[in-house]
Amino acid sequence: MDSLLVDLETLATIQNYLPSNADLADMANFFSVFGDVTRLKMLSALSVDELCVSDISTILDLNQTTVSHQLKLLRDAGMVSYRRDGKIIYYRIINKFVQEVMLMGASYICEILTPRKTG
Amino acid sequence: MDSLLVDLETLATIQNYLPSNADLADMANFFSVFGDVTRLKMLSALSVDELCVSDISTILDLNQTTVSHQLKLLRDAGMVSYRRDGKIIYYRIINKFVQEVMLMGASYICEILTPRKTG
DNA sequence: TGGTTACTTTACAATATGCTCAAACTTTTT
DNA sequence: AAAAAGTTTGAGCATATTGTAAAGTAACCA
Repeated sequence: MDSLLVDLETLATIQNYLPSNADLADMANFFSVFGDVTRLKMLSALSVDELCVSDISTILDLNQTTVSHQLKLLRDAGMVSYRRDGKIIYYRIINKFVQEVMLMGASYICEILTPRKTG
Repeated sequence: MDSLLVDLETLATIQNYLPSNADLADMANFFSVFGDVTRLKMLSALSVDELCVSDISTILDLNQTTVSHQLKLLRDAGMVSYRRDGKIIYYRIINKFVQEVMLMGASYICEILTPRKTG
């Protein structure tokens, strides 16, 4: 099976158009954050209000260390920030894209997935 | 460690605000599509023009069965469509969100990730 | 000062999921 | 009938998620 692109220039053009592997890896990492139900839940909850770790743990019914682990991931991805108030650490969303991305996910469900499911 | 939300009503409000598990799973699935470098590359290439399987295989230097597998995934997610022309099957993007999502990923890199990396 | 609380971090195991490729199969062409 | 373009299935490998356990940090309280 050979390549069917008659025009080798087109092939070069397309390859040239592709983002760098580093950028692609960064993008993949960004979207992977939203590719997990637990993290989507956490971001949804944090969209309502800033929350402390134990609150998130309670609301999502998850082990506290699990929440801590995922919060670190969200921090590293630049999605959330935190402030300490005594013993308690409050997390909040700082990435302006989060809301936008989540809304796009919702639109996808409504406009593409649901019509496909209901026929 | 108890929950620190004094207001139990707030807890209920937040839990009530969370999308259903089904919707969260659908959203996670949607974003997972963009959470892989190979698929991002494929979508980038298909953003330029419709392509057949062997073209994608050549352009991305990937095993043809791997491309087929990922194309099935993109099909199931409603991202791409195809048309057969003899032995050759041409794929193209049909989801209007793809371009938008990719651009958002690029914006994230430029506006959040790069500033964090360069200090 | 000492103990408790809230949370982080590290290490590790268990489970699950995902990516890639090879081999077998389908469809179409010649 | 044979070859070419893709699909599908199954297996191997890697990675991710979750939780347990343990040690560590930071702040509060008595």
